[in-house]
Amino acid sequence: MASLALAVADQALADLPPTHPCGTCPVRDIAVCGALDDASLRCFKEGGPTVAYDAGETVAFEGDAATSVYTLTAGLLRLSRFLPDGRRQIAGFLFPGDFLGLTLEKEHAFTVQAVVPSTLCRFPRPRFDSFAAGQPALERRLYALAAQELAAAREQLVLLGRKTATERIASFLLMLARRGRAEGTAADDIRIPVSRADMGDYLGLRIETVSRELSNLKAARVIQFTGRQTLRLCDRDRIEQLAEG
Amino acid sequence: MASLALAVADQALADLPPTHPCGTCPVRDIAVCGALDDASLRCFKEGGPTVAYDAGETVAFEGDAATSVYTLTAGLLRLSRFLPDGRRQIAGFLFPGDFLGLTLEKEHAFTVQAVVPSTLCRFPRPRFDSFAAGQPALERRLYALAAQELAAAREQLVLLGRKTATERIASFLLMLARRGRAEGTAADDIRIPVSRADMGDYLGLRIETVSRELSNLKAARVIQFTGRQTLRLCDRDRIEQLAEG
DNA sequence: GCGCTAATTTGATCTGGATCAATGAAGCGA
DNA sequence: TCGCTTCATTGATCCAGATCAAATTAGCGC
Repeated sequence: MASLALAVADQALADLPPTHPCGTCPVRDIAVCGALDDASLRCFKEGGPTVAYDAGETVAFEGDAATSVYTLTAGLLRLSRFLPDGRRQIAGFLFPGDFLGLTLEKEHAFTVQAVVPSTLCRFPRPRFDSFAAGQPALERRLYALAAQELAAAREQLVLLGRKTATERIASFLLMLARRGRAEGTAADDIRIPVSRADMGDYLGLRIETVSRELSNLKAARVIQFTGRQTLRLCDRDRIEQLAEG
Repeated sequence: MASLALAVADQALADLPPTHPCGTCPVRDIAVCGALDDASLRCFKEGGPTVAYDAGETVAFEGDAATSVYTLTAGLLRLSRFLPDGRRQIAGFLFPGDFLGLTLEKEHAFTVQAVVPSTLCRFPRPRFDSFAAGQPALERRLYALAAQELAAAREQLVLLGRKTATERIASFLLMLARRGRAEGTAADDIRIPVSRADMGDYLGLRIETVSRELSNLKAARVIQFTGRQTLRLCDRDRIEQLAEG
């Protein structure tokens, strides 16, 4: 399906006049917009401005009215929830091409923040909804995305509910490896795009535990650091074994 | 939105001939099928048999080909994942009216089992998909369901990743109270429809911890048991406070 | 390169919930 | 009604991961 969408999108991209706002969009082929043909896209995009956030800035607070939806065109976002005493759980990360707004609720259920400098393509929600209502392909794509996110969230439930610290770290590294591979990085070279604190709050662990577990994997020669945020999986089999207990 | 759907469905229900297989469906108004009018529904339902499972029986195993989708018409299902050493995480429960098959993947990601005797309305997936492709209202409903399930799963991520045992139990009781209220039970009377073991595997706790926490709440006069599976919330404010830390 | 600040790692200790082990209470078929 | 089995509760102990407390190491502006 991905390759089909890609082919269609490439075609559309080629047809766009250079002044079309989506003509140079880096995620044109993988975002929801990929479901639209040239003419529809032009109509869709009209009036949808691009917005930018620095690392750490907040795109939306939990409880804010969800007046817009977005496609992330560059950078990295995190969805987090804070408990009254400061505990934080990160429910997920959004990568370029991901869609922000897979909900029908009126308010944001999570705080959305930029992990690194990020740019988003914004659409006012009412406009988006009425436009989508006339575009079955877009609606289907939204459903597909929601189903995919649901599957990912349920995987994470297993991790948070039943896996040990070692298993969580191993699972996370494999997830990154999978994502990296999809983007064409060398198979076992991984970039951890977030801080240890974010990693901990995503995996339900404290920062010290994350650090210790990574050190353990290094000592066991299962991974090898090539930088603070980059590492190599030396023993893929072992990691896969560790991830499932 | 719910009340609108209800009104539409009631109308459709009244119009159905008594022999229509959906004419007496107890969840006609709340299930995905509610998105369809009488004629579409007749076409949709044709050939979709009803299947029944006893308590404990498995509807589908993790890894099985997902050849059908279902609407749960009566009973209660659980979605669970098993780790190699027997640890289990329950990712969610399905109540009557819920849809089983919110995924585009070829295989079931979770094992689906009946918690109590249950009946489901089955549709072969290829047939369902091609039918849905011509029914925008149905597709929209599927998206709405997926978005709703996604929100619920993310709430559960917060619970599993960052809440204490007490907070998990309190949150769970409130969830049941909310569901009960939606179904018209007295506001603070709750029925826990699952065993302590299921409760534990849903909340990421051991069965002993579940039992102890319930005993603590009872000792603190926050809840009051009216049966092994039924209880009353004596102090709603306190419980809400406990649920969030 | 220097000095500052923030991020990470490592060490020591503590504790919430797991585990191990009975005991008590329901349901249920004969 | 009696066993028998399953489920739930309660008690004693243990341990994985949290917490508290320094060291190290990176960045980064000047």
